[in-house]
Amino acid sequence: MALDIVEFSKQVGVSTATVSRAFSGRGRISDKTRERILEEARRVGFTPNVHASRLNLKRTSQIGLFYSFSEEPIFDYYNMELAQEIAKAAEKRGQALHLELSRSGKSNEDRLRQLTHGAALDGIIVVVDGRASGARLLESIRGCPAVVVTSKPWSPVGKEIVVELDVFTGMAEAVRDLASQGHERIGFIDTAANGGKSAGFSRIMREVGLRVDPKIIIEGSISFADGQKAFHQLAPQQPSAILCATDILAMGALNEASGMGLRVPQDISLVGMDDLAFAAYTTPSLSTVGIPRSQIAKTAIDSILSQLDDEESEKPRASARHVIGSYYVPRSSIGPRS
Amino acid sequence: MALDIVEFSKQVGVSTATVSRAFSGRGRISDKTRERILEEARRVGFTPNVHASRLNLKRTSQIGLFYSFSEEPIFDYYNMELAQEIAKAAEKRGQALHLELSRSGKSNEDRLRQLTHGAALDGIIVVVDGRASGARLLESIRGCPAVVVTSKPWSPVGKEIVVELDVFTGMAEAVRDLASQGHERIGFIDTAANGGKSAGFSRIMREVGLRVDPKIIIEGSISFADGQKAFHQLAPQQPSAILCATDILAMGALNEASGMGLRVPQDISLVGMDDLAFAAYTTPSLSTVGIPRSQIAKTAIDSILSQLDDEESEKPRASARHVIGSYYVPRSSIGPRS
DNA sequence: AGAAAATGCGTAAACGCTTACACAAAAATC
DNA sequence: GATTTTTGTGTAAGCGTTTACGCATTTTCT
Repeated sequence: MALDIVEFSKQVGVSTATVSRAFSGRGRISDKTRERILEEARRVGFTPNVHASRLNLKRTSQIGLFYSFSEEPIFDYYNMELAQEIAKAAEKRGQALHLELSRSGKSNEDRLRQLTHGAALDGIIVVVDGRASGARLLESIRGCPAVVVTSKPWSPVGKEIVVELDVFTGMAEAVRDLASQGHERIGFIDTAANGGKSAGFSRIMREVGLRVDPKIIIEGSISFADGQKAFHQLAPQQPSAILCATDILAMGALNEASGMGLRVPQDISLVGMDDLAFAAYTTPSLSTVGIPRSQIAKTAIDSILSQLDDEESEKPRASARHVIGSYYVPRSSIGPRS
Repeated sequence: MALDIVEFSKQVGVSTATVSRAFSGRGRISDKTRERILEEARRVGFTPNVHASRLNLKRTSQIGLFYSFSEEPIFDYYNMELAQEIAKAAEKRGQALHLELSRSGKSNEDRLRQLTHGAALDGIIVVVDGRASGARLLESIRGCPAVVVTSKPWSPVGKEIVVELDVFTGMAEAVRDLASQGHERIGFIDTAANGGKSAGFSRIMREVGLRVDPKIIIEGSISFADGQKAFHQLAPQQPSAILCATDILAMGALNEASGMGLRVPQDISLVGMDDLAFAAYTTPSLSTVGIPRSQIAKTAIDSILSQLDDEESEKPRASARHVIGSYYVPRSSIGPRS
């Protein structure tokens, strides 16, 4: 605190410029001087003030992560696992993660504006669950490199990069696997989040050549308890397999199956989605649709950094769209039709 | 970018001081002027640069969160849930979370020094799993307000505040509950993390008046698979109940029980620890030891903020220790001894 | 050996805000 | 109504770095 660069440089007997060069690695400086300075800094405990530095450089090495949801803030396991991957990817590229949990109301946008316009962030990753909330948020960003992570189709609002997850590639694999094991009557427990996935499910069923029975499609659930309830409703309709739009719903279903005295997978097959770490830990372990989280994370971070580079070399910015597929993870919650 | 405070203040027809006052809320300014300035700022899109501001204020409104582990970096569900609570608590107090995943080697300490000495952080929360790694890390912090979060006894290295979780209060409740349901022969699957909990387990057993049989205590496991393996080893010794040092281990045990044809809780009772969100979602749902995560988080954040206040009012800093107890969460994985 | 190029370092002007201090105008006091 | 107090605003000196530019000194080239 007491020790600033001018004090310190005097102690070492060089100019502030030289000290700055020693720390930044930029500019011309002899190896000998650099080492002497760094050594001395360690000895007396001098560390350059990051704010002064950032004020000059206009770089912060911080990337923001925003979760923007139309409904109440959801920071669930799914998002936590994603956040973790993003943090890892950021770190690998020398960036720190600035995690911002979405707050209620429109203060969200104000906050985002403050951070991006105020130059606190080098870039921003926004995870959205739907058009409405996301688009509004994006507008408050303007010049700052941004990427939108979504699992719904998203066409750019501005110059943002979009990283889009296609949950249906993995779902299709799952349905095909079920079909190959003799299942024809496949039910679906949909999620309320993100606009639901049942339209995609129906499309896939048709593509695979299976009949879609709306009676065994349940719309809009969220929680473990919803999964239980939905399964309870569905079971009397005698599907031989049920797909669930999230792993949590599948766990609820699994639980209710056991409560109703049905064995999984002997009596009924169950598939989740998201491949949360816990999906492998249920009994029986849950077949699910895996999400290449680390790839999503890496793509997002890399996109920001390359936008930053382009900015530096004055290249024009353009929006781009990366679509990343999901994949099927077979485990023991499915089996041949009984 | 193009618009700085002096440009902007000219446009509005006031001085930079007045603009600064309008944004910061500090200093004397008439309501009318403030509103006019804020309104105009919104119109033309002016946001104060945070770095310039922080350079002056020496406050960043950012709190760092470090995980320091002696072994390989573990950022598991347990830590994720804790991190989430800390992020929430920080946000509630107007602080942003700077999440730093621990990296390999000693670059960790360098990084920490850089952030704290470089004034990038208002305070730092270090989650440690043992004395050795933590103490070394703490030494690199010096003046910056720090709190250590731990589940092992920790005596201060410097002026840090320690928030200590006592996992044994909840464990004792669990053992007492088991005892009251007729269980006497209680096994224990210990964790390898954090130095283990079996000593505490034995103490509790003795306090409750139950015999400790070392043959049904298994030391040092980590993963789901370890839980399975440990249960497999333990079952032939016929304990009527098993405590597991983490929920993950308990899930492994639950799974293996089912694999061996044992019913939980009819044939054997099972208790986990940590109360991860998922513990409620197993079949049967897992009795466990709950951790007041939000209280830990709040205590940690509040400690930092109060250290900051004390610093401002020149009060002397002193170390302090908050011990927070855990509690028993009974669910359906336990029942009377058969 | 002399000219040209490269290297190492210092000086000083930014970077964009905050705030102590000064001062005029308005409000409160007697 | 004169004096004191309070309020609102401006001036300008920081905050602690970075880096363009300039000048020696050293190295390279012919």
